[in-house]
Amino acid sequence: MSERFDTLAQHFRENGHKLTQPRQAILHALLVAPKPLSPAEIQEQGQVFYADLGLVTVYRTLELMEEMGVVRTVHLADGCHGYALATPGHTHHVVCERCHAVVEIFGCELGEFLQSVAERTGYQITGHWLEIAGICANCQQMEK
Amino acid sequence: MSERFDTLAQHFRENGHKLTQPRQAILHALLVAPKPLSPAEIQEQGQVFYADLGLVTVYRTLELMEEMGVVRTVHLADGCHGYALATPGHTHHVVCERCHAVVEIFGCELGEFLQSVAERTGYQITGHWLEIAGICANCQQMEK
DNA sequence: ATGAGTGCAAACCGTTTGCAATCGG
DNA sequence: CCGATTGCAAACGGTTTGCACTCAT
Repeated sequence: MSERFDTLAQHFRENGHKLTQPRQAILHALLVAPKPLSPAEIQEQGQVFYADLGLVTVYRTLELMEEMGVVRTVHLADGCHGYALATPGHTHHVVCERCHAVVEIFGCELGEFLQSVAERTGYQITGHWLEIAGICANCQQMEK
Repeated sequence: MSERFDTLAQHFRENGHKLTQPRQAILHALLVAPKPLSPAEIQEQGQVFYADLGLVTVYRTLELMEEMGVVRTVHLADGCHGYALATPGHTHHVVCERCHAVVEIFGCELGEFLQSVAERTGYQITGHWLEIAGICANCQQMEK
């Protein structure tokens, strides 16, 4: 087993969780994955290591791992649900964590950064998508 | 009706779509919304303008509007489904549009930009979240 | 007049929950 | 041993589809 695996396994034990076969399978699946996986994909891949792995267990384990900071959620292009009128041109959003008020940021200072990303990764960049979380002026007042 | 509304209405007609009462209600709802709305919220708000507005119509109209580029989808913190192992530190992703391969970008050159956003908006910035779409080197080859 | 657009009901699919059986420390 | 963990089946909530009726042009 990889060194990475052992570190993750220890994480479980430190937090007082048992390292069962289903959980090991899920860890393995995520370790060898070249991309973010959906729960269903994790089950599928995980069954290579533990044939009886159930989808429910995948959900519960992911929840656990998220709490422990072992997995991160990656937002994919589909399945996210909020709609706002499009504004001409390229904009970004700042969303208030408290009241969900949204401010649009016009102008995008990311060009240079993206250029360097393209060079570093060999990817041809086709788009990007930034969202900023914060607390709006109003809600900052409230907290006092 | 606002000038903005008329522009949007015209968009419908130009694309050969009828501007029905339900659709008008949906436009109104989005126009007055201070934040991105879920389909259910759009229905709720839209019923202020057209009481019989059905949820199914909201879905179908949103799909239509998305094709026309009239609405943008905003990704909210919940409801997005992909998991990857967490990497220590702050990273961003570049996701390939074709094969969904993911490259992580270490280091984040957004500090300065976020600073200026904070000043411009009065928000206290608590986090941000950037995803970059592109075509990976492999898939660029494939296309030839 | 007539096809685009609508609402309803039902199908669908991913996620969550209740529960009895099982496993790991 | 004993509670944490599991899989199953059923419930659940959001989204999509089939269909007959209605409306905008």
